[in-house]
Amino acid sequence: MASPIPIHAQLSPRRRGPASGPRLETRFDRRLARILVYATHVFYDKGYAAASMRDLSRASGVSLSGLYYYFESKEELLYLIQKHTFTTIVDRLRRRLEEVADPVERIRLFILNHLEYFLANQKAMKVLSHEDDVLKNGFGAEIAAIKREYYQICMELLDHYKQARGLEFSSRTAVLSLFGMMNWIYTWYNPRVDADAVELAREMGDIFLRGIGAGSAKAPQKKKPATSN
Amino acid sequence: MASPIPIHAQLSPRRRGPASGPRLETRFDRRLARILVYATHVFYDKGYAAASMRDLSRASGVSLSGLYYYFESKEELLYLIQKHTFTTIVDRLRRRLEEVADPVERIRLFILNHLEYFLANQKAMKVLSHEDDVLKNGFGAEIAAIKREYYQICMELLDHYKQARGLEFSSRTAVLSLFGMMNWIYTWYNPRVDADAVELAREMGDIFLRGIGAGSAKAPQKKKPATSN
DNA sequence: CCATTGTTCGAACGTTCGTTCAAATAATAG
DNA sequence: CTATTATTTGAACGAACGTTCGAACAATGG
Repeated sequence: MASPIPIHAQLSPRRRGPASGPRLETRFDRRLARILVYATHVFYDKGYAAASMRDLSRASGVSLSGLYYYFESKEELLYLIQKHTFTTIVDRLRRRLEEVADPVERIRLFILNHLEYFLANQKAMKVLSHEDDVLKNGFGAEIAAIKREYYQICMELLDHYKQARGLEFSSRTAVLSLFGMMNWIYTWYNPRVDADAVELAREMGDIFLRGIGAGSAKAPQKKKPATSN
Repeated sequence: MASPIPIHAQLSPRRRGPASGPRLETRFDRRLARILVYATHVFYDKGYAAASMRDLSRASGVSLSGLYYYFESKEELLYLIQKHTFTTIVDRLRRRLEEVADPVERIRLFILNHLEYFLANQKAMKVLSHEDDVLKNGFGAEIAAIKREYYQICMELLDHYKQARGLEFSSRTAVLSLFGMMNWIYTWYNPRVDADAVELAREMGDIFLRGIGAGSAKAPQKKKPATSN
């Protein structure tokens, strides 16, 4: 229980991760990935804290001690899930944003990308959203950094939009409201009742873009001269 | 019909709750209420599953076994917190809604009531929002019923507004988006940085009402329509 | 004073937790 | 084949968990 925080060094028998090796994806990696899928299901169902390694052992068919051949602790397990999920969604977003220039369309793309991935990987996204601040120290810092990056992208999209339209509103409240709308989905979404990602992205995009689209509200309120944010 | 749901009968030494008695608020009730406050803090910090009765014992200064004089299980503890929090917010809302008739103002009042209570009781509201589906059977059913009631009120407010303005949009998506905006707050709100409840309610009210205010957005938009304001 | 009732507590119960480890098995190379 | 490495496991560890229980303490009324 006392490590100098190299995350997961070569403490395990042999090479870990897709480093230098004969194959790009080793048997080890494939097996680990499979376990991570089961772990995602278990954490989704019971929550990280209430889920036990024995639950995962039962679900995955791997013996309790056998699991520890693939990772060093339950906490690293959560970290691996969150890291993979979050980096995937950010990478996808970056790639798709390269092909769109219009500020409005870029925001709509952000929403669409988020919801598409959210609904296609609902369990992983709940584990990411719900177990937000359970990781500590190194693990927690790394996930927090990705989160900040993702938030920053959205903030920039919004600021460009504001600038292009000469609007004034609190970007922080707007961005966080948007995240709230989108991330809350895991508490209510039912594929039998609710629309798919494209339709949902359109609806939420409408609400959000229209919501921030015009000037300040009808009633005379505080005057905010120039400084935004 | 499952069970008559007596929740917690008179299994405890003597009378429980503010039933018939010499005083309206017994010493027992006051002491229990104090423990519930500590429990709220503990659940807020560590999450329900990860928080232990020993944590609560330490925080409250009551011995581990002494706690069980006031409730029968950890689960009932969470139930008591959630029940009190939820019924209070609904009761307050009902009372305030009686004094407002205008459909728009009623929606704004709903948002304000929610945010005021949310920020004034942030820890309890996180425990309510975050530990959403951990209560089982009788306890879970009772909280779920209040939740449905609260949701229903919001839905009716929105439907009246739709009818009054002749609008068309998915009430379900709209209501759940609004809840998402509001409930997500517990993940980011910082009283040193963010505005107070009144201001926040105005901002979110603007986004939401404007967002649903115009006609349905079926037409693909390239340019912003020339609506003034 | 005693008797009664309401309240608190230390100590322990049985269970489950995350994790370890030496030994056993499967796969691979020489 | 044998030797080496990669993978899997049963059994067990100490710690922590929620909960129980009988004794002790405090308050009150006779």
